[in-house]
Amino acid sequence: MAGPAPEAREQRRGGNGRSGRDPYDLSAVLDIAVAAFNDFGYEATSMGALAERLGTSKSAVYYHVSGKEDLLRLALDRALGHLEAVLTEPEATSGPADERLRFVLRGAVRVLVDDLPYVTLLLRLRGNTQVERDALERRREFDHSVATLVDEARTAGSLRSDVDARTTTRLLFGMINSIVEWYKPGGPLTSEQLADDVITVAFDGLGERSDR
Amino acid sequence: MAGPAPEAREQRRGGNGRSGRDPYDLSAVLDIAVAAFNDFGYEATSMGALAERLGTSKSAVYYHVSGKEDLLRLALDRALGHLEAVLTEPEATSGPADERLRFVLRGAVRVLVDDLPYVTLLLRLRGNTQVERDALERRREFDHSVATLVDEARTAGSLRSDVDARTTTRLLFGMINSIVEWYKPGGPLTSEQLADDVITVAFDGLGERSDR
DNA sequence: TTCAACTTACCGGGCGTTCAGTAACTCTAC
DNA sequence: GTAGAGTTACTGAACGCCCGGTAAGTTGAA
Repeated sequence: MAGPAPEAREQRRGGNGRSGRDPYDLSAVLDIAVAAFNDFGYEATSMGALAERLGTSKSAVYYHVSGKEDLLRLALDRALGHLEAVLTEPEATSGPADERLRFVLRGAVRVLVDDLPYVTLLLRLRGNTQVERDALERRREFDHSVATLVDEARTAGSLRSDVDARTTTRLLFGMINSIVEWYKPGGPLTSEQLADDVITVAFDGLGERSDR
Repeated sequence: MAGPAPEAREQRRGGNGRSGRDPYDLSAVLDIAVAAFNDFGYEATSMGALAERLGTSKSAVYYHVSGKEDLLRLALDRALGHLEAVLTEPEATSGPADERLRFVLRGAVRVLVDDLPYVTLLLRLRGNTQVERDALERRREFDHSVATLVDEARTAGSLRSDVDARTTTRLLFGMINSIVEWYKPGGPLTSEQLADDVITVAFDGLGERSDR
């Protein structure tokens, strides 16, 4: 058998002001768990494999979290919390509908990039357990808020109305959410540039235009 | 224990000209397996649960297929085969680049809708096994062919060039692939109308335009 | 000495898979 | 027309493995 692969030992806290040996921090465990869930899928990631990635034993993981589903819940809560926060910012609640929509889309791209693994996990849920179903419900509520913005922008004449509003919203989310499948932080494309591109393509399309 | 739920018994073959009993058709087994894989996720779908959906026993399933992974392989092969077929049609190989691109995008939407569960399964792969990795490789090749078309259309001046070509292609695929997450066949939106909407939004964008 | 942070050893259960046996049916010989 | 051989399509009971989770003992810093 190969020796242990303590990839994450470097992520342990230094002095944490408490007693005991150099301990794991919960957020370090969570980061690595979420990465593993994304690599293999939540169901396909065993607690044993997860412990191996952490360079510890299964039981050590159980010292920090109450179970596998608890890890999932913590991760999803973070992703959803940050997404929902975008909707409560002032730029999302006042001003012309199309400007609010642009702000929220930019905000969604920002959260998606900043919390990439967490949002990735959220977007891949199937709804097998109650934890997953609760998260899916919160996600639906977020989507609904954005759909309302799209509707308002259409009514205000800022968006084309020859394509159904539901279809519009869904294609828009499809485009944005797909980012988790390919965006690599640290590459040549910054998150600001990415947000610009998303807004440009979404509003003006891919076609070459005679005007502007 | 509750009685059997023979949902799929109706899908058995009638007289098959051969000896033996009234059998299951392999494609009926596959249809139900793919539906279950999409509902729960491939890993989370046990052969027992699958057999229950079929109204049979686990071991009966093993009479038809060599294993769980075999079901996955058959399903992915179907989805990929139909997608790849789009690229070999005459309209995809000759004519102006932007028209070929539009044809392929329409074709992709058509396959996606016609083989919805099969393509859904394909798009959710994680690459845990060799079967999955092989399918992902074939999918990457398909994506690459479309990316080449996008490049040609840009060079020909039919597509905007202020957004990076890779980003363009990825956002385009993100939009199209998201269809599997929400499209319900038999609803008010036909697949023809959906393809029209996708082409419209992709090329002209969501914004209201002064021209046309 | 105390207590956080583990480790080793283990449990019940469900998983994918196998296999011997058998029911249901057709085909052929007479 | 029917015996019986042959084929197909299963059934039911396991198998070994690995899963998520736990109990109890150990380590090392304060």
